[in-house]
Amino acid sequence: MSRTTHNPELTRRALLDSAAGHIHRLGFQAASLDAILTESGVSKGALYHHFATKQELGLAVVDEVYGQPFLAELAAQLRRSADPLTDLALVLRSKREGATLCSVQHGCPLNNLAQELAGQDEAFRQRINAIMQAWRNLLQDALDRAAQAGLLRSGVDTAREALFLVASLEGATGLAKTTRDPAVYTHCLEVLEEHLLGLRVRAS
Amino acid sequence: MSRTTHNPELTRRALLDSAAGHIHRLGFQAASLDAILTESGVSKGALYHHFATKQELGLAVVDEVYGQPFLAELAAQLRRSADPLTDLALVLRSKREGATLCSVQHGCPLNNLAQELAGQDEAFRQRINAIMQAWRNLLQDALDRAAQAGLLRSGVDTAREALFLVASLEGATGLAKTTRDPAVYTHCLEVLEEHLLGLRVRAS
DNA sequence: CTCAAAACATACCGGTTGGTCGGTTTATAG
DNA sequence: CTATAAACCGACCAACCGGTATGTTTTGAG
Repeated sequence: MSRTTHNPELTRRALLDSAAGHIHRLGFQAASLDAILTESGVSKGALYHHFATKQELGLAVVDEVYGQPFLAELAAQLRRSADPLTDLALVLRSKREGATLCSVQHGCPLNNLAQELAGQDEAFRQRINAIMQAWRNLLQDALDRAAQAGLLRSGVDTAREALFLVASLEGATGLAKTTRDPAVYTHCLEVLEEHLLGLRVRAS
Repeated sequence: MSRTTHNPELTRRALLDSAAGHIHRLGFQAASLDAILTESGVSKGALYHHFATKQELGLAVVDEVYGQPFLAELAAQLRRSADPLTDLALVLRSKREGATLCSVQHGCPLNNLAQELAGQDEAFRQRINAIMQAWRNLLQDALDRAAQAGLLRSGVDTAREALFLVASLEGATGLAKTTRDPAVYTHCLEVLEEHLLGLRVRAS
């Protein structure tokens, strides 16, 4: 499998994609560079031409493979509409229905890395934290728009609710991974959806 | 630091305690046996006299250091009382107030291991899952007692709520670890407490 | 006291890891 | 064409890992 494309962008992509898969399945520390190189058909020399260390490769995976695509998709789903609260509920529903066996088995890649490395590697922690911060901000923006449209009960703290949403979502994926049971994920998201819709002004 | 106590229970304890600390800080795979042995002052021969493999040591840590004490304490906090819902809220409050800097930085040891190993090591997954199952059962029992006492709104699914509680708690510790911010943990638990008390029958 | 088994000590091993280094190939500017 | 730097190659390395083999000390039953 000689690939020697001399196309640096392609080589970089192959490395990122292969590394993303290994890291998702095994975690960062257990992911072997040799295994990544074998799978992607890239040589060790090429790897260290593109990335100075394993850590740099991992950080690039976090940003470019895990973070940005995820945030872009979420932002698209929450494009300003007349009813942001329903948009949020739909996001939960799509997550629920899109739960693959693989995603249940291996969990959320960002959450995995956060749990593995947040206590040990400050660079990783900061990158992951920045992505989760952006995530929270997207959710809070939607909640704020709902509040401004008069859709929320009074006294709802949108920042805390956004925080709680992220935490509970990560917790749900984690618990589903532990139980290996997609229904666990589904049930958690259902309760979360009910909680979310409970923020709506009471019809009376 | 020659310890050679020839007291097998003491040696075993020293190993479990030291291993628990290293695993909590670094994760199971990154925890080095040599480091554990140096810290505890136990020799490699003694280690492999008590445990056949590193995995067996880890499983014993999960059961005896992480799992059983935690479940015993929770069971004590939820001893059958007249108002189980308030008991649950008090558990959340004590967790909130007992959040140490270390626990925020390194997270819940069970959750850490679950995220690290659930996808790779079936033995670990089953042990951790059993503990979390017991955890859920304790919570659901309390909710069921509350329901039987007529304290809950109709239509509350106690099993799902118990599941949601565990997931959200783990998610909150995970997010606090990522942000390195105890306030994040506090805020999540506050919202969770409100959610819990929202299950109570409406006064009217 | 005897002696077998439990408890422990330590030198050692093969395998894997992230990372290095000298050399080669290819693209491209001049 | 030539020259230069980017892109890539792959053998090699020291460090570390979990685990083993062999031998020694202690305990406690008979």
